[in-house]
Amino acid sequence: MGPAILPPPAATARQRRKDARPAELLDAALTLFVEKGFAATRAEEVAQRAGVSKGTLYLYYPSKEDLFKAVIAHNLGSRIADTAQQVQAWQGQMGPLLESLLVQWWQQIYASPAAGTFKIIVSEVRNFPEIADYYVQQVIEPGSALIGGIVARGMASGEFRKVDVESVVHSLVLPMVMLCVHKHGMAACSGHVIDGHRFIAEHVALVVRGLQQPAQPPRGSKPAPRRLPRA
Amino acid sequence: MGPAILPPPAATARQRRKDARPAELLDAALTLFVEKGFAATRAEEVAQRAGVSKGTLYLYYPSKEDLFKAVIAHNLGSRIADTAQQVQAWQGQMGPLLESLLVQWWQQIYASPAAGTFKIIVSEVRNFPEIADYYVQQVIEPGSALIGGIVARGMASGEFRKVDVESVVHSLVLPMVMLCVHKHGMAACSGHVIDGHRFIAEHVALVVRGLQQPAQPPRGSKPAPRRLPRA
Amino acid sequence: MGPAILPPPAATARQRRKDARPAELLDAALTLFVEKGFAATRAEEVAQRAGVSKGTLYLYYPSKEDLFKAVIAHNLGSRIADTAQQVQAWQGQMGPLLESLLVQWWQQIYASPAAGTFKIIVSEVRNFPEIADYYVQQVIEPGSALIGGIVARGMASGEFRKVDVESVVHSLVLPMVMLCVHKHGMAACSGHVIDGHRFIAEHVALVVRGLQQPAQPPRGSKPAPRRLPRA
Amino acid sequence: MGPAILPPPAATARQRRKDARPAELLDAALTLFVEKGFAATRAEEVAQRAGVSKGTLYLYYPSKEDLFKAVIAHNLGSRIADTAQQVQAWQGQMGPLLESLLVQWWQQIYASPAAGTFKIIVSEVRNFPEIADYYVQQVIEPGSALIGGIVARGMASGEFRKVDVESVVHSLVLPMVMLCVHKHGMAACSGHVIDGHRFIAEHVALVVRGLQQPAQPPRGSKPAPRRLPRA
DNA sequence: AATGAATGAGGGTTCATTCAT
DNA sequence: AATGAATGAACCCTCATTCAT
Repeated sequence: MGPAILPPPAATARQRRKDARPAELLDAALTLFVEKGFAATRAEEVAQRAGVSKGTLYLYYPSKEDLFKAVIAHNLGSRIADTAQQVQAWQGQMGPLLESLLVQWWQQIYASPAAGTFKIIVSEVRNFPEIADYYVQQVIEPGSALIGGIVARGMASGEFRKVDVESVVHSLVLPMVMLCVHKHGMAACSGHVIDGHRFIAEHVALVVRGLQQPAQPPRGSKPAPRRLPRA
Repeated sequence: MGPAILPPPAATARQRRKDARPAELLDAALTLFVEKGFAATRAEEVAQRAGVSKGTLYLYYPSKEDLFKAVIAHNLGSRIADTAQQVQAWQGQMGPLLESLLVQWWQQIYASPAAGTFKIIVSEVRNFPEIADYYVQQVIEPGSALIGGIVARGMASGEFRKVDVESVVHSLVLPMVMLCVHKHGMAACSGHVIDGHRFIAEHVALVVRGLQQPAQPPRGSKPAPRRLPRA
Repeated sequence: MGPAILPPPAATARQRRKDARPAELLDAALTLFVEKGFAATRAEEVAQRAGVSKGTLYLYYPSKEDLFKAVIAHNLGSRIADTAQQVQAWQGQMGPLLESLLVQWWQQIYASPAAGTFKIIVSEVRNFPEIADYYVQQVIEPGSALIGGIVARGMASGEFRKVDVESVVHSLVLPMVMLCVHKHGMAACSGHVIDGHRFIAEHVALVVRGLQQPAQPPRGSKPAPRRLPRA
Repeated sequence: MGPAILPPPAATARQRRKDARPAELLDAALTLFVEKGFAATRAEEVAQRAGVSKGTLYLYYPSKEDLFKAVIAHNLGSRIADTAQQVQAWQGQMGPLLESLLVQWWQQIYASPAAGTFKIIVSEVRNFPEIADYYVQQVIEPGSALIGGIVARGMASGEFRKVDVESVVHSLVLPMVMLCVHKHGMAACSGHVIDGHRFIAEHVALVVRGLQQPAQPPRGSKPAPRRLPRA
């Protein structure tokens, strides 16, 4: 047998480093893509921020474009499936479910790197149409199904008025996405900051209230017919 | 009599061309900036799309960056002041005012080039912090004041519940801004399209309903007739 | 016969202008070429400085390069022939002739546009070799012949020591040219100005003195041995 | 024994190349700037002449203008201080010192790349006023002090006539500077070449002779009357 | 594996020149 | 004749990518 002690528990520090590389690069890239956009971010900057050299970046990702796609993929893994199950199990009313679910959910996303991901998707989809499909499939569809499902259940049970489900989903979700985009855009470079946590809670409550049946319209009172104004 | 001695209509074909140029360039630039982003748009592309040569672009705007700022300025001239006067004059209830006003206003914006402007602002603010201030000043502040004012009047008169005005403004507006962004982002390159006009109408109605006092459960109360302001 | 009074003494102001154009353009061009060099001077600047439009410049000179050559030609017409005749007629000693001639001559040149011409020739010959021949022919050759002739006469008469005529000519002339170059170069943008008038007078006197026979070396006095230091 | 374990001589071919680059680039740039001037020289030409690609040039100098300044700085490092010491130590007469010193010194300069530097300084100062100060400080002032010092010593000791020291310095130096300029201007593109080495020697000798006291003019010799010709 | 020197295509900008008015 | 809008070749500089070490 060769010397027992050699090789030393070699390459540990380095090894650990090496394993972490892809994630470090992705983080660095995310930050920069969010801040400056894809085209305005230089590959070398990403490498620098990740503490490696330009060449190393290309060891892990064959091109800047591949790096970009990897960033998207890495930050879009939705845990919607888990949530969906919890929802299934829920027995109470849909209003409170909606409120608690969206508020919690959003608080997680808003604080996480995913928030930035929304911004780059919004900014860059048209240059990378592949990510559109991916995003629709991974985020929009399951998300819409989940929330839309709750709304539909509420309508079915009489808790909610009859409304267009898709519109309601958008009413609920679009401001949340917009807030993420705002956080990494306007809010990051001007005094115009929005208190996202407070707003979302109020927003969801407001919409849910708008959804709910009027408080037991006492006998015979039927709600005023809503005719839409023509613009 | 022969032609008068007066100088010709002063509008030679050339002159007419020259006067139209800035707007043509701005339009071309807007389209491309919205589509590809600032950094990924080549100055020559803009020129080409406007039907002129690269050099001509620089006759009108001293740099690509200046062109960009001009695009923003050109598309952000808010006509909020006009609207504000109409609002002052309104005598009826705030709910209908809000609906009619926002629906008309936003459907216009949504269909106009201004919708694209939201996308580039969102995508590029961090690279052009000056536009943040400009946007806050030109759009956010007057817009918030206008809408917030209506909400506050509704609360004061008892028509609306007591809520945080700023939050309501955001509830109303953020989804619509996001809709514009979506239109020029995701929707432009995937099947995921939202019917904006419908959504806007439904969204505003939903939020307004959420704002309103629970329908006076007392006897015989009939809701105020909803008369519509003409924009 | 047509109307006698018409056309009026037309186009006088304009005509005068038009006749003066070429010279005005050449002056403007000279100034700018001297200041910034040929390549760094824009055709439009020249036009502007001459008070006409870019297009007009091209009416008079078919290209920037032609303009340049015209500038040189315009400012290099030497009046050496005249001077040469005067010199022929001179009867006295050559030393004083040299002094008075060069000082007067140089004072004229130094103050005139010709001084600037030296600078551009120096700076641009290698890009316009044609002007080299022209300059040699128009300036160097007649100038050298004139001055060299005087030196040679002085040597022949015993007034001057036997020396290399060409070297002496250069000793006399190079500082004068250099002073012109300096005036329009270094001196124009730093405090380092040379009082040309004073210098030239002293310089010529010094050189002439160096040329003169030692004042009758009295018998037996032998000059100090000249040993050279090693550097 | 096999090769030592020590890291290789640290001078890989690559490294050696890299170290040499700045000087190679500077040399190429000097040649071209002297030949064509700053504005007419393309950055790529410089790179090509140095055997590298356009991009590489920018790895070493951040802009063409910086390259230009580096060329000046690199070629203007005066070794005047060294010379000054030698001069201090000299015990003999100033005439011979001046001759030997200037001849050797200037013949060196004349033959070296520094000669070209004079040409570009002359041609480009007005576009780069900073170099004026640098040149005055690095070259003119120490040079004048050195030569002027010698002249002054000669005057103090009675070896030289009383004259204006600054003028003499100019008489000595200006023709030599002009010679350098000529070498890289006119002489480089026409038959009009000056034998620089010969001229320098003769020029200095001539001026020194002009400086020296007349060899004891024996009594009764009266100077020729100086009558002035009118030009 | 990691580095960073080198490359060169690409894009912003300038400006000599043309030409319709 | 005079103008100045328009053109597009040319040039400076950047940066994604390669590759010798």
